Amino acid sequence: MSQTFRHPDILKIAQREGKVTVEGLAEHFGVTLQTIRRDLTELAEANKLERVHGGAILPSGTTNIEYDERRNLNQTAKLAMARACAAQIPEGCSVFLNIGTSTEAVARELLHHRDLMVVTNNMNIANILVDNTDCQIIVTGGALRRSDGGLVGNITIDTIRQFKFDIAVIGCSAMDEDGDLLDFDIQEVGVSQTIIAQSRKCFLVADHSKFSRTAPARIASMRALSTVFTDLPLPRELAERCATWGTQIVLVD
Amino acid sequence: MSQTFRHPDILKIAQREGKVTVEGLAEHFGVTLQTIRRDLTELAEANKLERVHGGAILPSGTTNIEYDERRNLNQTAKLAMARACAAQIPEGCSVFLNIGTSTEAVARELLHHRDLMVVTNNMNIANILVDNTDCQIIVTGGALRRSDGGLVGNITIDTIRQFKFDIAVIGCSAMDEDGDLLDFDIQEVGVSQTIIAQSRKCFLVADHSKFSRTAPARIASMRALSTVFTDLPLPRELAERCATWGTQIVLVD
DNA sequence: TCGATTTCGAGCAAAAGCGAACGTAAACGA
DNA sequence: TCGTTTACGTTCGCTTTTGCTCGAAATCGA
Repeated sequence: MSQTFRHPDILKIAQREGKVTVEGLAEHFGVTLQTIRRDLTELAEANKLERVHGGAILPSGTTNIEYDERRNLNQTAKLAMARACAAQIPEGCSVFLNIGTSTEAVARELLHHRDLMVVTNNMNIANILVDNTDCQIIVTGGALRRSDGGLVGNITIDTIRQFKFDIAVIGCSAMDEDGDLLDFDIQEVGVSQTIIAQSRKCFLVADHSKFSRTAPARIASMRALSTVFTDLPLPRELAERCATWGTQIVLVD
Repeated sequence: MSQTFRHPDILKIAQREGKVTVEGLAEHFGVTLQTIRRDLTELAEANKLERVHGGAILPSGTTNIEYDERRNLNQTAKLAMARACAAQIPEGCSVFLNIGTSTEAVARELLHHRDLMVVTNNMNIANILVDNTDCQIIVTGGALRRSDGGLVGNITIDTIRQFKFDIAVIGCSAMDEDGDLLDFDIQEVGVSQTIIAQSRKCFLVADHSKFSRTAPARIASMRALSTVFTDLPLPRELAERCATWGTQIVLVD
């Protein structure tokens, strides 16, 4: 990783002006456009700047691109799963909605439910359900994770322990053939486990892409779930296990 | 996904004005109408704006009219007070920011502070400071109040008790002549008291309109404050008391 | 309701900007 | 001293952006 003496200067100018142009910087430093382009490419790779045609701007921050993409992934399936899941959430009950794009889709489908008490550790969900005035929203505390608006950490777990939910809606990063729910993020696992422990029923919303993926941390067995909402049939072995455990599978589309 | 210099600027203008016109932007940037149309289309596709004939507006929904009005009230004074307050918050410290439009203004002035740890019970502040990637954000739990994005209740207080802040920034509904801080909302009073108890220094941000108003619930004496940021001199008697207590008054504008 | 006017979006060509490949020169280390 | 590394400049296709034109759609006024 090369560090030229220009990089700090470029960042300083960007902070002051809000943006920098390739041409302007080339003149300022007395080098060619190509050299500046190389600088900007490196700074963009280090997430210090965001590259645009003709120059660069400060990182937008406002939204996380990766997360936005994830939200748009497989959108129709997510919508259908969310609708099916929301249909099984009766009005007037207490619900926990966990971090994740699938659970956010469920939140959108709950916009017209009445008399809910929704607890969530997901800032996006709180923002979505603000529009449903017939629903009490409780936000768990925690450290805000910029990548997805999630609240995580001990504070989160402590808050969740103070409740008992009728229904919890969770997502996961992957499901393995033994029927274990897996996640990429250790921090999130602790939260998910606490959620399951504090709920009478637990719904999993996860599309088929989770079947063929794996992740390092184990949340729980699917035995702990009441219902799984998904968009393609589970692998046969897994489906049989779920049948034994009494875990219902709801297939949409 | 394409990006241009104009996108962040357009969003900023839209946030300030509430709307943008194709023609106005074309003139502002010195490009043709078609180019602006393309920009607006892209921003609308990314859900940053909502397209209308002749221009674009902010995405509908989440706005609370009454609260928006309150936010716009006495805007210049708020900005100046916020700037003065932020100037007294050193980088690298831990700060609590309470509910209120004035504290939100302070949050906006903290967007370029580095290495802060910000704890807040105000969803709006969390949303604002997401853009400062050099700042850890911790959200207290609590029941979400739709009117102002505040988190209140026992959960909030319990979370706050787990911290000790270098600086707390609070607002209030009124200040009476005896030097007491008052609030309309009983729930919020408990939170404010806890905040004061858990902080080494406490800053109050309150414009002159609070002098001539009254409210039913007592938060604390101004003796508990380190500094008051305001826009007009305090009534003489109150100023004298503050001098005795060692409560500094910072007058802006 | 029906035209007149404005605004919109698609298609196309010109211009601006881009990255890759290659060459040169200075700095560096043994 | 020589080979290696690193930074920078130059050239050249390729991509993206932009402005223009034109028919369609939306809005406005009567």
